[in-house]
Amino acid sequence: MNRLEVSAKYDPSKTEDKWYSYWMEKGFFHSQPDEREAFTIVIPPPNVTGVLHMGHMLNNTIQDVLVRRARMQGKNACWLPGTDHASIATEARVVAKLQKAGIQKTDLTRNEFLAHAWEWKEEHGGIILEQLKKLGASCDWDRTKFTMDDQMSESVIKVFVDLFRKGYIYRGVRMVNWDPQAKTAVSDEEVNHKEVQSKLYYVRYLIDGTEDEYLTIATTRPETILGDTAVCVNPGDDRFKHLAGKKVVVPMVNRVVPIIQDDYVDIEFGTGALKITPAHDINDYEIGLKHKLEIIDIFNPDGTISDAGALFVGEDRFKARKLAVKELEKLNCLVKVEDYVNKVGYSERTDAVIEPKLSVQWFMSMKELAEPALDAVNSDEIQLHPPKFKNIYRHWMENVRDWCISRQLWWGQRIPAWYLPGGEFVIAENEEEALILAREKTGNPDFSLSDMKQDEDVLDTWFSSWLWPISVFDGIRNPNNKDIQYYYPTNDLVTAPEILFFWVARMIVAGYEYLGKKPFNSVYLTGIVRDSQRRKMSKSLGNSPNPLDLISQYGADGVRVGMLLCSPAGNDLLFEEALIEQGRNFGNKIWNAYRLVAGWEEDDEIKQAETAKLAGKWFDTKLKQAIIDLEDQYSKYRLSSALMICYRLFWDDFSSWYLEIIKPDYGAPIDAQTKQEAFDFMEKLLLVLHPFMPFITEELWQAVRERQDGESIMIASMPTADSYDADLLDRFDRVKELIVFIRSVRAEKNILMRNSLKLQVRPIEGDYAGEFDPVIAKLANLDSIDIISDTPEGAVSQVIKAVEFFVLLEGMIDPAEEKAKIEKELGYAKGFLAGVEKKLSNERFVQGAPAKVVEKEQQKKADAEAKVKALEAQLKDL
RNA sequence: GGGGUAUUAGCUCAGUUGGUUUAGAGCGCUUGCUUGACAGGCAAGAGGUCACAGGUUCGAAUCCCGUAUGUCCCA
Repeated sequence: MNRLEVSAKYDPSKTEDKWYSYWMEKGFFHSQPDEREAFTIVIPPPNVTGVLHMGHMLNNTIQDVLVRRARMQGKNACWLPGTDHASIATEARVVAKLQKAGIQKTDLTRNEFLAHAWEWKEEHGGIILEQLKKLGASCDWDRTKFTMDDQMSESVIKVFVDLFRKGYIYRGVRMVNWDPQAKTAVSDEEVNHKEVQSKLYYVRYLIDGTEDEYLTIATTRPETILGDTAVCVNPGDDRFKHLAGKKVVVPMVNRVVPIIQDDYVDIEFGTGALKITPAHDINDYEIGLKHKLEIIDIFNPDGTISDAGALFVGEDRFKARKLAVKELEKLNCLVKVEDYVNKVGYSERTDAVIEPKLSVQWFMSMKELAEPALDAVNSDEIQLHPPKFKNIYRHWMENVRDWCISRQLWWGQRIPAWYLPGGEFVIAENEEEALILAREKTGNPDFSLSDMKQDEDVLDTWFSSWLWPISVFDGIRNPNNKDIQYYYPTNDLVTAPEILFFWVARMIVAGYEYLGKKPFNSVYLTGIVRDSQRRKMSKSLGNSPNPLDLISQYGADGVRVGMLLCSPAGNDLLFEEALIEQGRNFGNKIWNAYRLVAGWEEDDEIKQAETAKLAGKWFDTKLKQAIIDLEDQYSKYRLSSALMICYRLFWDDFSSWYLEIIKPDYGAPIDAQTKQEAFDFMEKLLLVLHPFMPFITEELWQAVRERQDGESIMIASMPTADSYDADLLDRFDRVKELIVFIRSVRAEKNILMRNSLKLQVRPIEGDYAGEFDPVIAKLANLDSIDIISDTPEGAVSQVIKAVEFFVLLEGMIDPAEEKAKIEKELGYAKGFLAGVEKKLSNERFVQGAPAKVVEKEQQKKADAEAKVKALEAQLKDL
C-alpha cells in the first residue's frame, strides 16, 4: 500500500465483502474433527421467519468474538449455524399468504398445506443467516442445520417415542393456554402477562325459590356467565351463612346452579361471592373438580361463542362481552361497574389474549428429568454468566411444571401417535412399527393402516430446539459418531435471558438424559437491547434501527464495537447510535495509526534513537500487561471490559504515547529498526483486536508485512504473555504525570509547543535516575533537564513521588496565583497525611493489619511527608 | 402476593476475598489548538457526602440489619 493511495478516512465498504469472500473461499470457517482441542458454539437458532434485529446483532457479535479468539488460540473452532422452524409464526405466515391468494387452510389437505409451507421456507426462510455474514460471523456454513431437516426430525420423533416408553410423556385433559388466533395451545412460558385497564362488573343472581333475594358477584368477564355452574362463597363468611345449600339462577341463561362453599374465595375481594366457570378459568376448574361441578365449554377454538353458550352464538368473545353487559342491564342484573386493573395473558407468538381452555394435550412430566439439570447448575458444572441467573434458574427448576408439548398445527413434527378404533393409541417411530404394535394390541393380525389414524397435532418447536446441541451433530441417532464425540459438550452458549427456561434449561435436561453429559460448559446470558429511554426495542414501537443500514453506514466493525461498548456484563444495554459512531471512529484511529507509520521514510544508516529504544521497552511491557488483563476479562466473560482494554491500549498507549515518542521530525526519515518495531507492535495490536473488529484488522494485518495467498489474521496466533515488569510501568506513569504537568503549564501560560522550556529537578530524598529524560525532553519540548539543590526563581513546580520538578518561566509568574495553587495542594497533601498518620498511630491497626498493608501505609506516609515539606518550602520561598 | 437484582460523576458502568481509593473508565461537558496520521483529531481541565438511616471492624463504596426507589422473573 502506497501512502498516497491511502485516504485519511477508513472506508469499510472497500474491505468487508472482500475479506469475507476470501475467508469463505479459503474455508477458514469450516471445522472437522482433528487432534486439536475443540471449541464449539451452537447458534441459538433464530426463527426461520426472522430478520436480523439488534438483539441478534449483539448476541452474534459476542459469539463471533469468542469463536475468533478461540480459533486464534489454536483451538479447532466450530460455530454451527441454523434456524428453527417456528411452527406458530411460520404457519401464520403461510396461512396469511394463502389467504391473499384466496385459499383457506381448511380447503387443503395436510400434505398440500405442507408443500406450500416448504415452498415458503425455501423462498423466504433463512434470510437472517445471510444477514449474519454481513456482520462478519465466522460460522461453519457447511454445517448449517434446520430443525425440520430429515435427520433433525427423525431425532425428535425418536426422542418422543423413547420418552413415552420411559413413562415421561402422557396424554391428558388439562386447562391449557389457548391462543384463539393461532388456534393452538401454547405453553406457560409462551404467555406474557400484561397489566391492562379493565372493568369489574357487579352482577346479581336471583336466589332460587325467592322473588327478590339476590346474591351479587364481581367479574371481569361477564360473557363467561354463560358457562357458570356454581357460585362459591367462603365458609367463614358470615354474610352468606344463610345461603348454605341454596341455589341461584344464572342470569341470561336461567340455569339453576348450587351455592357452594370453599376456602379458596377471598372474603375481601369484590363481594365475597365468586362465580364458578370450570371450563374457562384454571382456579374455577380445580374448584369444579373438587365439588364435582358440571363443565360447560362456551367457546369455539377461534374464541367465538359455541352452541353450548346458548346466547350470542358465533360472536367473538369481546363482542360477546359487550352484548352480555347490555343484556344484563336489560335484565336489571347489573348492579354497578368499576374501573379495575388486572393482568391478562397474551400469546407470545400472536399477541392474542390467551383463553384458558380445557383440552386434550400431550404433556411431558418434568420433575424427575429436571433433577440432574438442577444439580449441574447448582454445582457449577454448568456456569451461568452473570451468576445472578443461578438463583433464578434454581427457583424455576425446583418448581418445574409439566410441559405441554402438543400444538394444534400442521407445520412441525407430527406427533407419532396412532389412534385405534376403540380410542386406544400406539406410539411408534413410523407407520410400519405402529401397525405392528396395533396388531399386537388388538390381537387382530388383519388390522390395517386404514383402521388407525395418526394424531393431527405437531410438537412444540422447543421440542426440537431442546435437542439442538445434540441433534446438530446427529448425536441422537448415532451417539457414537465422530462429530458428537469431538464437539460435545459444546463450550459456550450465548443467548438472551428471556429463554432461560424455554430453551436453556430444557437443553440441559436433554443433554443429561440422552448423552449423560452437559450440553455446554457455560451459558452467557446477554442483556436486552433497549433504546435510550430503556424501552425494549420492538417493531411496533419503531424504535429499533435496521441493523443492515447501520452496517452500511458505519461498517460491521464499527457496529460490533458500538454494540459491545454499551453492553456491560449482565446488564441491559441502552443503545444509541453515538456508540456505533464511537466504534467507527476507533476504526478510523487504527487506520490512521497505520498511515502514519507506513508513511515514514526509513533509513538503514541511522541508529535507533534513545527515545525510541525507551519507548519500545515501555510499550512492550504495557502490551504484556494488557494481554494478561485481557485473559482475565475474557475468563469472566466481560467482553465489554476486554474491548475497553484494547481500545485504550491502542488509542492512548500506542497512538498518544508510543507513536508520539518515536515520531521523527517532519521530513526526517526514521531508522529501520524503530519502524519495524512499530509495525511489530501494531501487528500484535491487530491480533488482539481481531475478534472484535475482524475486517479492518485483516486489511491492515495483510499490509504491515508481506503475506502469501492463503494467510489470514483469523488463523494467526494470538499473542501471549506470562509476566511483565510492573515497576517499569509505574516509573513510566510518573513520567507521564510530569509531562502532563508541563503541558498544563503550557496551556495555562499560553506557551506554544514550538517554544522550548527548561526543567530543573530536585530530589527530596534519594537520587533522581533520569531514566526517561530523553522522552520527557521530546514530548514536553525541553532544551535542558538539570539537577539542582537550591530553589530556582521564577519557576512553577510539582512534586511527584519525592522529586520536585521546576519549570522555569522567567517573568511569567503571578506569585499570588502560585501561592493559592500551592496552598490548595498543600491542604490536600496534609489531609491525606493526616489520614495515613491516624491509621498508623492506631495500635490496633499496626498489630491487626497484615504486614504488607502496614508497609504500604508507611510508604504513603513518607511520600506525603516529603510532599508537604517541599510545598511548605516553596511557600516560604515565594 | 413470592423471589431475584440493583442504587457510585450529566449519561452508561468498573471498583476482585474489607486495606496502594479524601473513589476509576468511556461518552458527554468546558477551555485552548487551521499541530504534515487522524476535527471521525490533539492537548489541558471541571465534575462524586458512593440512595438514606443504623450496626460490625483498627479500617466500609465493599460485610450485616432496616427504609426508600427502580427493575426483572414467577403467581
